[in-house]
Amino acid sequence: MLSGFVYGHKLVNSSRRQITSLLVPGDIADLQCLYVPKLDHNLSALGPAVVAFFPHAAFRAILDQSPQLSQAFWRETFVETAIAREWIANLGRREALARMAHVICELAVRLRAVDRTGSFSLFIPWTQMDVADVCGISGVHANRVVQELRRSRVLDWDPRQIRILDWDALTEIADFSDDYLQLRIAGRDLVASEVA
Amino acid sequence: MLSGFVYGHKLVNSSRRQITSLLVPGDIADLQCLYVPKLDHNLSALGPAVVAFFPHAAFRAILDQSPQLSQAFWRETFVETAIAREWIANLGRREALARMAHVICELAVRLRAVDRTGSFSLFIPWTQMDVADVCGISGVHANRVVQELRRSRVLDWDPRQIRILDWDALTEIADFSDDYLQLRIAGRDLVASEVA
DNA sequence: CGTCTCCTTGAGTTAACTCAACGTACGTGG
DNA sequence: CCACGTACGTTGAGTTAACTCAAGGAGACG
Repeated sequence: MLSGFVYGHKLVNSSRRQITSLLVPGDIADLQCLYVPKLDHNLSALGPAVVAFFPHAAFRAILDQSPQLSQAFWRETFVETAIAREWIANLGRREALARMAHVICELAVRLRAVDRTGSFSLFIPWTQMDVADVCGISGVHANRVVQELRRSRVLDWDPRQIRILDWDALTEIADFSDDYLQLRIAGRDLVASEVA
Repeated sequence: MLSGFVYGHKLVNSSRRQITSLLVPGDIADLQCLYVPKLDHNLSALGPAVVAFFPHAAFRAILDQSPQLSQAFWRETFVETAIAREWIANLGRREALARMAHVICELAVRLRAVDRTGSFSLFIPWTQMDVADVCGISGVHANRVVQELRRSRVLDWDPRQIRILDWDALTEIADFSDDYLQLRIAGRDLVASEVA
């Protein structure tokens, strides 16, 4: 992923959509297709996105010859799994408001880790229906939750731009901790300076 | 994992538990700890379990020298992630009855793939509270769902033993397909014969 | 015999859902 | 330029799935 946003999703009962992952610039989409034959989810872009493709054969050849590279990509898979686990906890044990707040927190931190801007604004070309399918709630309810977040002055939510007004309150609502994102590498902390 | 059951779980709001993964014999627990410093979830056993431990240094050395082995274990991680994705869809877009049925289906298929017995009985030393924390529902509601499954003659659920009486009905309720488990390797189908 | 854990049941409450309608912005073709 | 369709956001009203609280029953065990 070079720019833009991609999401993974599944259809349940051949009608209800659940978004299972969000990819931000810097992420690697669908590594598993190198070694696992069957696709188990669909990938789509949220608005315009720039994506680089790698030929599988060449990629496999490189990985076979470099344990270091394999390890690096394997690590990428571990982070993906850790995020999935957090989403499971999010969907299973938080109510809608906390759930949505948690998604925003995660995206903010992941984007800050890439941008290094320290900004509290997110430009994501998603609709409230997309957000609903991330959070496992209905579109109507997603709208009400967005309004609740606006009303409590935690954030602004113009159609496509989210401006976080009160990071502490947001993480409080979301019960958010960025531990699972594994952003601290080799003793250095990739995000603390921006978040602080 | 040699025998028994282990589950991964997270605490949300430092009180509510969500189980994020179930490990059956043959699975490999916590591969990520080889390369990722921070633990993001807890592992506990459901009743007695026999687990083999590997020294990290030796393991890493082996993986560095064998791309084939690395690949095999990496593949294990992919399956783990695919299962996590399915759980996300399960928690986000199915109601409690379907959710629990889906968990049963998954466990049945995974255990059949290991046992090769083709049996429709599962002996799992979990309480209804554990099941509730897998499904993201309350203990009381889990009990009512279990009773509903019993009443509709889809399965028997003695405290620790589940006997599936009507596999087709169960998969129908659960909207279950085993595709995501990636059990078909190199053209051979590991489970179809048992399921059929 | 008491205690503990687990299962079960009832009653009242709440979060989230569905259905339906309406406003607004945007693009497109007449 | 205007009429129209479409996609998205918003709101209200009624419904339902799931929750919490509370209590009681069954079995295991020291």
